Amino acid sequence: MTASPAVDGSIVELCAALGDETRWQILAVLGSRAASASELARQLPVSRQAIAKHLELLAQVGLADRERAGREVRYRALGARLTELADQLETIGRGWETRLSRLKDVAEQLSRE
Amino acid sequence: MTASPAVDGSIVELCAALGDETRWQILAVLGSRAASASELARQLPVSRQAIAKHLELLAQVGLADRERAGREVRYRALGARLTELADQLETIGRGWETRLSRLKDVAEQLSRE
DNA sequence: ACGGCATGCAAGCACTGGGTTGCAGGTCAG
DNA sequence: CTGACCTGCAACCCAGTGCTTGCATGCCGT
Repeated sequence: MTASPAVDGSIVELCAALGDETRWQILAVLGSRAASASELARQLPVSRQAIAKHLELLAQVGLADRERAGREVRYRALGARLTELADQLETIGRGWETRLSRLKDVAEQLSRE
Repeated sequence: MTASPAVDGSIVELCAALGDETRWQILAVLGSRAASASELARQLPVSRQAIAKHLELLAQVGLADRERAGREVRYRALGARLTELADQLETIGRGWETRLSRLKDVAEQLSRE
């Protein structure tokens, strides 16, 4: 059991990484096929360097992984990391709901007596 | 082909909202009990106004809801919105995995023949 | 009515982060 | 070797935003 890290710092970082439009565009591409920074730069409306920074960040938080192929570096989106995050968020969300419903129960009890 | 909303703009906003440490601290409190901005300001190391802005944002993206109680406004964390997001992320994550594994299958097929 | 506490509205400030351009260094094909 | 292409590093710009302080306003209890 997760002791109760409640809000592991990595969740924040991960969410922050996913809180950018451009990065989602990149991930949308990397989700269907691996691609290099230059390759992505051709399809997206931002410079290669900007994309390189995004890829660096995505790799750091585990949403993508790099792989050298000679002179180029290809990236792929990692679904595992995303589903992992999804699990954590769902757990937390359910936690909020149960606690609140419990409060509601208490309120009902009080008003019933 | 974009039939799948894939990346609904709200996902980005939601993730961006969750990409801030302070907002998680706020949500951590609101997940267990409703509280007002002033109340939160006493427990957290930031000013009331800063918290008020965060609450405003959280309410906008649906992660919290406001409720007037006379002179004060109390907020609660909404788990529903979070689990909803979790579902979407999991779906997307699985999508990436299946596509990539399919590519791997193709690669195996090719190398086998 | 009045003092205290809560919210709301600004104005302002410093920092972060997404973006760009420019240049140097590798690597592959001809 | 040479040219074309890709990557990596660095400096820089600029808008967004997280926080603050200050003041005006509004509700509650005594």
